[in-house]
Amino acid sequence: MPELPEVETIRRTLEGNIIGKTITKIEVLNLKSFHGEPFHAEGQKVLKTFRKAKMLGISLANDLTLLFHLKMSGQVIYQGEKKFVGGHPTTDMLGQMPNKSTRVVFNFNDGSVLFFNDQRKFGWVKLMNKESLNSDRFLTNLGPEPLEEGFNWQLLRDNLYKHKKTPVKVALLDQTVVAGVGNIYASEACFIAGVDPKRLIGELTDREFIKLHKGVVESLESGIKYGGSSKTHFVDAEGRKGVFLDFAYVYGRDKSPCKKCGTGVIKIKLGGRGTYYCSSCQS
DNA sequence: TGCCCCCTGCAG
DNA sequence: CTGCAGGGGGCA
Repeated sequence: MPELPEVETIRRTLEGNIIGKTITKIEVLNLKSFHGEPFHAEGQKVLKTFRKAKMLGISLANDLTLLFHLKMSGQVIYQGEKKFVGGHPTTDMLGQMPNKSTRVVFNFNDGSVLFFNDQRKFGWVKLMNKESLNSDRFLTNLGPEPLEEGFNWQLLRDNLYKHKKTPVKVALLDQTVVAGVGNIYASEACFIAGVDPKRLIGELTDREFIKLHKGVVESLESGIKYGGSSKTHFVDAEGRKGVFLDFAYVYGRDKSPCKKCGTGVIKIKLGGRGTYYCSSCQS
């Protein structure tokens, strides 16, 4: 489900709710959803939260980190004890928790609870120490954070060049090229750049890489601004849906008119994934 | 680089 | 019923 903007939205709505609280008990409802020994995190205070690519991290006082990857259908939902009395938005919108999709439950010392839900069971929570954070191959090979200093068009171009014969939209999904871009924002970035998603990296000009860089940054920033994309599962840590898809140029808009020129948006398959674009605005 | 796979559920 | 879904690992 979540790409960079969705995970960042979760992080922002979660942090203030759990910082300084102590994890009293972790209940693992689905074994494959939690890697590590829960008791190493129990009794530990939450120091901070962070996001890396599409992952959410919760740093604990004993130097361990709870690292979440939500994959396609993961949710991280906080339910505060006080708000629960008299109706909590989470409960109102999502029904009683835990539910059928709840895989891990984190209980805090003040009676509040954090649920890790994941319908498809692709996601995971890993209890990592410093060493494992610095040796995990996926983590150490991630590309640059697109919303941080240092991400410029030349870097994007140079990283994309390892996929010269790959369609640009497919190449953008490689997390070692740029971290955090997923299927929704890859289509959006190509639209903003005016580049046909089928174009091969090797044929793009510098002028197009400049526009592509702009597309990546703008689409992700817009995603955060609108609280993420709630096509099916996504909600923030307090149970609210995001409205980015109402503002998306092409994703999910096949057969609807292009917001810029009115031409019908087209849906094709690239690298096995649904891909949306405007054949008039993108070439 | 291009499948197939990990799962569950929903739309067509 | 088949196909499809915000991801990514493993295999040739």
